[in-house]
Amino acid sequence: MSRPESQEEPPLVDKPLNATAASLLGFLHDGPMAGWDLVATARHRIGDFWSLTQSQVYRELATMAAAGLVEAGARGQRDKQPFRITASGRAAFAEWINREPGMETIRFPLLLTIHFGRYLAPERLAEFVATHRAAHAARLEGYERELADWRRAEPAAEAADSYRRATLIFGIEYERGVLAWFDELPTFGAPN
Amino acid sequence: MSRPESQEEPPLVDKPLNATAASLLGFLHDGPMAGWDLVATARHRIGDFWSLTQSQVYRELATMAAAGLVEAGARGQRDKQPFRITASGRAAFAEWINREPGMETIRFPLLLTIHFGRYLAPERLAEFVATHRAAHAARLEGYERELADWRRAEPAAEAADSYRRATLIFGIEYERGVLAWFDELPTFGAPN
DNA sequence: TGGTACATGTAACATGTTACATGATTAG
DNA sequence: CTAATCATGTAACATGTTACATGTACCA
Repeated sequence: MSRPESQEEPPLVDKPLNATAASLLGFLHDGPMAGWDLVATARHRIGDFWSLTQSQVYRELATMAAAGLVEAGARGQRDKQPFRITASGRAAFAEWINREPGMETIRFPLLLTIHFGRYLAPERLAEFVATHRAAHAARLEGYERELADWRRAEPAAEAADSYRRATLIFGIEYERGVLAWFDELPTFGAPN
Repeated sequence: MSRPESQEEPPLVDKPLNATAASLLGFLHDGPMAGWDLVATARHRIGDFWSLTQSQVYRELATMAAAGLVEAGARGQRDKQPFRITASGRAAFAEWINREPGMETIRFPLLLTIHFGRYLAPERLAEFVATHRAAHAARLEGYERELADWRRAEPAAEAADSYRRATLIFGIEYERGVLAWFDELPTFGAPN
């Protein structure tokens, strides 16, 4: 039984977008942008629940340009190179956003430290916990301020962009949950 | 104090452990275990806030064995190969757990989908939201049942292992926060 | 005797991180 | 003029994912 041998390279089979690339395409719906600006935009708009690095952005842009999902425009000031989304870029994005999103992944080093807390001096653990609690309290404050500012500055826009608002409120509820947890924590290593 | 056995590899520049490797060492404090069992243990004990794959575990074990942090024992049933933590493994673990843990990273695909929700049919988005809400409700239930079971079965152990309990309660508070958020979500795409 | 769970491992690739190299432009 | 910031990009490596290949033991 001979199997037909395909000696041809699979020619850039349109394998599904990853979420990072898809997000860049999402931002490019609003008009051409350069890598630098995409980094800033992404950090600001989705950075709280989808981290990315500058390096990744340039890599994804290069890959997407090779796949024809974006097109580079003429370089401008400071060699800035704008990318424009193409028709097939829009199609790929549409395909991506229609797919069921996967479950979130959380990687929480402090919880590992606590899990193995019996191997750590209680005071040191308490120190870590205090630092992290403060960081989370600060984040919550930041989110709440953002929401308040938004309401004050653009009472119309707030109702309008319910999508963005929803992600901000996620941040708020998340941080509240985390703080509730901090406040329930026992004093580790203490007799009880 | 006796020094560890002489024939050690010249240490491949002890660069700090990653959290996954450190966790494996953490589990090995309780006695030798094989890769298979480490996967199961890790999934069960830290899997909710620190994901890892079977493949990674074998890779980390091989790396750590080469670095002298663990030692393979004789193969047993079904070729099972137990690993034992060495003195320098304990030292590396101790060094790791004394380092300030980094902030958590969250990658939440559903939030991306919502952020770009204006490019998606409202019914489809509603579908995604409903699916995810159900998954989170189920998780919360699971955690709460776990806590209850634990209390019922081992009322002493529950107070004793405050470390493990703390991570379970994190899961509960997290899921409560997420559910609170789901319940605040507007109906996207609806006139308001 | 065959299917299933156990157990180890590799290959290939995708994604993420850190560090650096290079140049353009602006501000003081 | 000089430092800071803007902007692009690469190199090297670390980590994470998926798929597969191999073999062992149990149990129906």
